[in-house]
Amino acid sequence: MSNEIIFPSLNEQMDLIRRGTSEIIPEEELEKKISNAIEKKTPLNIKLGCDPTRPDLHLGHSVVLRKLAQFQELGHQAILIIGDFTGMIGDPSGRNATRPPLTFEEARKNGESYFVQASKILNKDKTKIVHNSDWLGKMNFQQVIELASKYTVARMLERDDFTKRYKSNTPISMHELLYPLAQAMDSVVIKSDVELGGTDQKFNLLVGRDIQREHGMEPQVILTMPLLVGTDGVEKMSKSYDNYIGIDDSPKDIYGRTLSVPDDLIFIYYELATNVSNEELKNIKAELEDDTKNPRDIKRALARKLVEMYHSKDAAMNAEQEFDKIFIKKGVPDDLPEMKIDDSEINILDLINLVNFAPTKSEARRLVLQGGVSINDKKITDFKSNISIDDGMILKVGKRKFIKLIK
RNA sequence: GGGGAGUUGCCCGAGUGGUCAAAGGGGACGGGCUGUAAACCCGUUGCGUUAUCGCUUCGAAGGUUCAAAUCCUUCACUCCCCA
Repeated sequence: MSNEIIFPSLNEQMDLIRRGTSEIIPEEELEKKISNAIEKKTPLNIKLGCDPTRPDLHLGHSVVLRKLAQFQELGHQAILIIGDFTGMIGDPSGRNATRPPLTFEEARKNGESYFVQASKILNKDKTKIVHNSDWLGKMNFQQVIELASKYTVARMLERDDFTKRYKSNTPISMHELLYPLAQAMDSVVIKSDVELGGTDQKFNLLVGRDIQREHGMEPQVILTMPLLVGTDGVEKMSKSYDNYIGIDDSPKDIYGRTLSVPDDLIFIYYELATNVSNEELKNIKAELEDDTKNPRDIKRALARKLVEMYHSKDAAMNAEQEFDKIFIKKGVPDDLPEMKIDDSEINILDLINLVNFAPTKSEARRLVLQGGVSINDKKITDFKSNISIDDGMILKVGKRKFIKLIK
C-alpha cells in the first residue's frame, strides 16, 4: 500500500511547503526527512493538534490546515489530534489570562464539529484522527511527575507570554505549565516527524522536540505559520474580536467581510488563505504594486475566490451581485429574512427590539435618533412613531440589517 | 506563616462621603465621505412605556450616614515583599 506512493521531488515538495511559512526549524532536518521519505517510499507523519475550545473554524485556522492539506497532496500522512484532553487544560499560548477550562464532553463535541469543518480543507479519507485523551487521560500521577521532571521551570518561564504575565502580575496557574508537556507527549505517542502550528505555538512545538529526544526518538521538525490578521487589520483573526471570516459563513458574509479587510492585507490573504498557485501569486503581487490598478478590484477577486473555495463558483458570482445591489446601488437584498408580526400597529422601538436588531430599547432609540433606521427606504426619525405593519414591508437598521415583515 | 497593595462600565483607567450613570483613552455602534479599504468629520455608548423623569450599577454580603464607588465589618479572588 504505502510503498506505491510516488512522491514529488524534494525541490517541488520544499517549494510548496515553504509557501507562506514563518519558520521551519530546522530546515535541513526537514529536507533530510523528506529525502528519506522519498527514498524509502514512506510518508512522514505530519501532526497538527487542534484546540477544540472554539468549534467554529475561520480563515485563521485554515492557514495551518491548508498547510497540512499541502503535505497530504505531497503524499504524507496527516494526523489531526483532537485535543480533547489538552482542551481541559487550556493552552496558555499568547494568552494574558488563564483560559476557562473546558469539560471533557464539550471538548469532545467541539472536536467533532472541528473535524467536520476541517474536512472542507483536508482530504478527509486520508486524515488520521486521534484524541489525546486516549493516552493523556491514562497517565497516572507518577508518570506526570516523571514527565514534568524533564523540563525546568526556568525554561518554561522563558516564553514570552508567561514572562509578560509574570511581569504584569497576572496569575499563572500551575497546570498551565503542564500544557506544553502534554502537547509534547502527543508528538511522542504519534511519532510525529513534523508538527505544524501558528507562530504563537513555537514554544510548545519546540518542547515537543525535547521530549521526543528524551524518549530516544528523532525530534520532529517544527513548522510555524503566521497568524492571519483579522478583518480589522489589527488583531489576529479570532472569534472573540469578531474580526473573522468563518469557513461555514454564508457566501454573502464571506464576500462582504472580505471586502472590509484593509487593502494591505490582500496579498497575505491570497498567500495564506487561498489555493491560488505560486505563479498566480506573483501576478497578484505585481498588480497590487501597479498604481493604475484599483486594489478594490483585486480584493473583489479575492472575495470571489474565497466564496468559491468554501461554496461554489456560482455562489461567488451571486454574492458579488448581491453585494453590489445592496452597497453600491443601495438596494435591498434578494433573500432577506422574513418575520411575521402579529400586531397590526407597533411602536418603532418595540419593532426593532422584536426583530432582534437591537439588544435593548435604549439601543433602538439611539439608532432611530441617529438616522440608522428606515422602513421601505423612508427614514424614521421619531422614536415615538407607531408603525402600521403592511405585508412585505422592509425594515432596515444600520447598513446591513434587513428584514421583511409579514402580517 | 508575617507584612503590604488591589478588585470600577466591553477593555484599560480616573475617581477617597453629596455637584457620579461615574473623567480620559481604546473598542464598538450610527451618520457623512468612500471602494462595507485607509484617512478624516459628526454623534452615541447602563436600563426603562417613551424620559431635563425613574430604576439598577463601581468583587460579594451586611452595616454607619439625611446621603457611599468613596467610611466600617465579614467573605471571595489577585498581586508584591519577607520566611
